[in-house]
Amino acid sequence: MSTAPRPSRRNEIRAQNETLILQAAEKVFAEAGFGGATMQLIADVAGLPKANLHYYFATKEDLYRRVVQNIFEIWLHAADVMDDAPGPAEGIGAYIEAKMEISRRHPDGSKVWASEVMHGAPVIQDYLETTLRDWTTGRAGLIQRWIDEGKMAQVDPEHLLYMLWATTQHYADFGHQIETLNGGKPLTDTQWKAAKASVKQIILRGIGAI
Amino acid sequence: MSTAPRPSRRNEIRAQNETLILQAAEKVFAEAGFGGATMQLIADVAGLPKANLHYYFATKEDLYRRVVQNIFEIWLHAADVMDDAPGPAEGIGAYIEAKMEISRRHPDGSKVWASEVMHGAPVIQDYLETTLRDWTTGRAGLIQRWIDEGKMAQVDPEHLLYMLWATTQHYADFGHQIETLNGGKPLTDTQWKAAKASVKQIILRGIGAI
DNA sequence: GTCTATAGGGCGATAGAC
DNA sequence: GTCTATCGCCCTATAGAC
Repeated sequence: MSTAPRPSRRNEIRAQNETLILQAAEKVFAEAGFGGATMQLIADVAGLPKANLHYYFATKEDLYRRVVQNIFEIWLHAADVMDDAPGPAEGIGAYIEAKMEISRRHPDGSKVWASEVMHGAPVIQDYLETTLRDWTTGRAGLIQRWIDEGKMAQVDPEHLLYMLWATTQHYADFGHQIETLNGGKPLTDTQWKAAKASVKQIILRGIGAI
Repeated sequence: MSTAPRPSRRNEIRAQNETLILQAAEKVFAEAGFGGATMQLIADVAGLPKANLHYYFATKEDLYRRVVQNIFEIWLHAADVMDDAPGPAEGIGAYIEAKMEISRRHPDGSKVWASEVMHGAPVIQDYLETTLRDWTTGRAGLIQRWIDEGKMAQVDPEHLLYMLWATTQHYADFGHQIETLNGGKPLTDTQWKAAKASVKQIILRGIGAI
């Protein structure tokens, strides 16, 4: 019986520290951008010595890539609610609801993604060309079927998707601006409810789904 | 008669070089973010020695602030078209048209603004609290009057403004993503026309203005 | 697996000749 | 007003003791 950690224990430590570092990194990358973020600050937020970060993630870019992938995965699965819906009112309504909730719960991830795309997607370009393109084609097809079935007005499915992304992510990416215009205070539960209702009302009405 | 430049000539040189530097800076800040941008790269893009930048703009932050102010001014004036309109169909339609055109013509400025706000507006917070807040209150009031006059559906004016900003600026800030989904090619004239039409159709219908 | 110390490189900013 | 050379700082990344 060795006193050294068995592999499973070692893996637990690794998983725990990785999660801790990833959470700190998401926050720091969101607040300072890739170039403005420093490994020292991420280490401080995570409560670890800087050298430990390089033990778990070889380079700053590796760490950054993992943060970007995380939010991407979350968004991809948010669209599952559309697939089983009987029509656009339920499907797109639920998708808006899900995306708004993610903007509320993961604003930092959304900001890191926005920053990455704005700078030309130097790190996740391959995801845009494969996973995101397939995802978009599939969901545009679903919307087109709803149009063909007369369940909503004739709109361009891709531009509708852009509008859904833009409007929902705005509450995360421009959350600071919204907070400032709200008297410097974050939106309350009631205000978030009103925001979701406004977005759903205008878009669902705009596409003739209600 | 001195051979040295007279004050007016000197001012011309200053104005020319400032414009040259500001254009280069907008491009570099948009592509790399504030932290990722370097004075050396901005100088290279402008075709000037790095030291000259510091002659015209004392610090990197001074230069950055001017770039952010530029796009802000452009956006503020884009809303003039709303004020003289007889109703929401014309007013908000024209505002969407103007904002979409700015996204097309000044995508870099839009990205720099987005980045600044995402990082908590460290440099232009005072503008958000004064100029933007007043602007927003005024336009929300105009929209509320249209609602009271029965010219459009009852929607929350502020959330409508957020949707207008989000949707139009998305075509600049996420232009790279849109281009990738468009087969790696920028939107053509025809595609931009379709984008504008889609946005106007869904929003104007969504607020009951058409 | 953890941490201190430091190497090595690039940055913003400036001095000073022209 | 322009430009070269350089200073001083802070960054990422790593070596090596524990």
